[in-house]
Amino acid sequence: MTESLDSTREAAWRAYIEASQRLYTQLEEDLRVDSDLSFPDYHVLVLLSEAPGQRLRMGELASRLIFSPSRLTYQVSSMQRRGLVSKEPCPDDRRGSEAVLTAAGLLALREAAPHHLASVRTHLMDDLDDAEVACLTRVFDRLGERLRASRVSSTTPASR
Amino acid sequence: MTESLDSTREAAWRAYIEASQRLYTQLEEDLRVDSDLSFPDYHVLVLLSEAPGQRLRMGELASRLIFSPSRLTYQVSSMQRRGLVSKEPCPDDRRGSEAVLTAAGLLALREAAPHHLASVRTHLMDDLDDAEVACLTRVFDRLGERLRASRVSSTTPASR
DNA sequence: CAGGTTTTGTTCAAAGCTGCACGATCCGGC
DNA sequence: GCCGGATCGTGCAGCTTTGAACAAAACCTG
Repeated sequence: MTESLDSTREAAWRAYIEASQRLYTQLEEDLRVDSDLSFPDYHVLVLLSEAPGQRLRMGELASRLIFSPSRLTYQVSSMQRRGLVSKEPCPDDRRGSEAVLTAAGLLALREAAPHHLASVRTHLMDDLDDAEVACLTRVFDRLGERLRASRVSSTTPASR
Repeated sequence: MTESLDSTREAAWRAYIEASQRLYTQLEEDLRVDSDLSFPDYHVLVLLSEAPGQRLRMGELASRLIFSPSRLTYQVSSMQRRGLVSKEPCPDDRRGSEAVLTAAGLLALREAAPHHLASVRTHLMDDLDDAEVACLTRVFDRLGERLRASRVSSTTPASR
């Protein structure tokens, strides 16, 4: 039976899936310990802080976060309750609304970022040499690009 | 401000976090489409199928899955309802119980595995050359090992 | 510009998950 | 043996996530 995946690739797959799970868990725990933010919270803050006007349309934000629309609605309302973001109607499309970073949100991000980045360094990056970093970048850039493309084309029934 | 993470490492981190998120989403969707199993379901089946007697103590299973105890309880009951596993009291420790793979569970795994592995291949592995596979294995093996160690030592207050 | 179609975001119910408190058992010293 | 503390798994309340259904606005086409 062609069960795919030769043994070296299977080993790679297993190592990857376990370690990435653990890494995610660890980073989220670190984040929560020293910032009262969840990983999604943090990610939203980063994206908004980098956006022009520190605001993004819900849809745009959702697709960058890889969140379902309903999940984003929930996420943003939750952050809104805590004062990290606010929501404003979109001027040029009355259906839409945009999430806007508040001063408190920016502050929370500024406080959290150093700890979070340190956490990424100590758990992951410090242990990698430059060649490994380059390899990861190459591999995951390609992967991301490919997955982004395949999802779009499956949503858009233009291909058939 | 020493915000850690030089720019090449930051790029690596961003590529990694986005692509791994997308990959996970895609694999889970594929799995659900052609097997009616979630990723956790599948993982449980794999671990049980490889265990001696196709059974594992709840705690052992939880730690391999990186699940909280209560999550595992929930997960296993759900799979039990669907007939994929059963639960038996542990012979030599009356507190414990073990999850046991059922015939239906094994069958479900046998049916799902080829599709899932194909999915892993097409989305990830087929695009990697041998050097990249070797690099991933090395990196994530080390990472997993390190994280496994750090979690144990933080649980065990022996270090201080 | 009327009609149908698409896009945008929300809502709701059901399922999943977390953290904590708990009952049961086991283990170590006395 | 017996008490105190550790370990094992479950139960529960509350939060998060999903998927489908939906209302509102925009778009498109004749």
